Amino acid sequence: MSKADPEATPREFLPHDHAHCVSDAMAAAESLCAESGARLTPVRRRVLEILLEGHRPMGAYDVLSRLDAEGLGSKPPVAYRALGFLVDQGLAHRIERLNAFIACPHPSGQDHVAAFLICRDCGTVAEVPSAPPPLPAGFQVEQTTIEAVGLCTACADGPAT
Amino acid sequence: MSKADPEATPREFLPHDHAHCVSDAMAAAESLCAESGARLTPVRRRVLEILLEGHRPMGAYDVLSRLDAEGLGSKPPVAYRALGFLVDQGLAHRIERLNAFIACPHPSGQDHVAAFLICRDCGTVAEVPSAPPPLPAGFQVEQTTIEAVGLCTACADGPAT
DNA sequence: CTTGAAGTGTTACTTTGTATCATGTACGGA
DNA sequence: TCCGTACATGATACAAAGTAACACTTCAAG
Ligand SMILES: [Zn+2]
Ligand SMILES: [Zn+2]
Ligand SMILES: [Zn+2]
Ligand SMILES: [Zn+2]
Repeated sequence: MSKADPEATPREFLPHDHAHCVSDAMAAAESLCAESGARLTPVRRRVLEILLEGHRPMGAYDVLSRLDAEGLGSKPPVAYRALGFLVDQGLAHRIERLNAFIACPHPSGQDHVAAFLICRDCGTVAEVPSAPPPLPAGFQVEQTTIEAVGLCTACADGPAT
Repeated sequence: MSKADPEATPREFLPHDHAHCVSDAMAAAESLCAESGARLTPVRRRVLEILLEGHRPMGAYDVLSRLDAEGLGSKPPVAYRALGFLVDQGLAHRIERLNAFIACPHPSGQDHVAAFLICRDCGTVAEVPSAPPPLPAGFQVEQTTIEAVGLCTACADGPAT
């Protein structure tokens, strides 16, 4: 497994073998849950798959309508609970700016600090590793949200040719 | 006017002369709007005052109920429009984690990068100056959101004695 | 004064998120 | 094996947050 280069353009903004990217993340999720004892139930697993397949942020109700179509649940709490579980386990993240959720491309079990790059044109979101920003001593940080809105390389270069 | 020391405990977490802090910010807002030609109308001015007086994040509907009580408007769009104006002018900020708004304590006209420290115990929020975090080159950042949740000094020290 | 742009009032919705209680299901100990 | 407990799901019924659209008013520039 190669370490991510924090300088490089994130994979999300480039063409890539997405099926592979989904199966890798699912495998990682399975083994993390097995290890921690967390129960990756059918609904939860399917929600994670839906997020991974979408490969973009999805609202809770978007996820829910997928679940509903598949007979896995039709009421909001079903989706919110599964998403809450995934976020708690570090398998997905909530994008505050979008009221949406996205699968973590490199779940690690730890509660890693990440920054999200949100392209306002194509809607793609990339997760990049990040350090907690320097903050005044004295405030005891427990969780940090970093979200940047802007234009990805593709959208900045060729604005709808 | 003294420059903020990025290391010091933010004013918001300490006792301070709040009336003064309100009048300063209002004066700054007035002159910024005069300068830029933006129209600080009665509703907008009052919303800014409400935010400043509250000195804590307020939901749009919290603000709205204040406006309503004063006969300045009772329908959601009134509040959202005024808040939108203030955010556009850099006189207030939206706290994504809280779906809430807070007045900027040091409005500068420019669209400054700030981090928000959110105490999960007492609900106080401090705005501290911050640099945009290091991100991969290639993504054209236009706006950055940085929000940290945790415990302020007071709440970390004396947990509800 | 006219006129157009910006601001406000209001209706009627949409979207997002939860509290609560009932029901089901896995799993370890008696 | 049977039981109890903990956790997960199902379902109802709301609460909270946000917006589209349209009519009307205000205000400043020409
Ligand atoms: Zn992929
Ligand atoms: Zn893009
Ligand atoms: Zn500010
Ligand atoms: Zn506190």
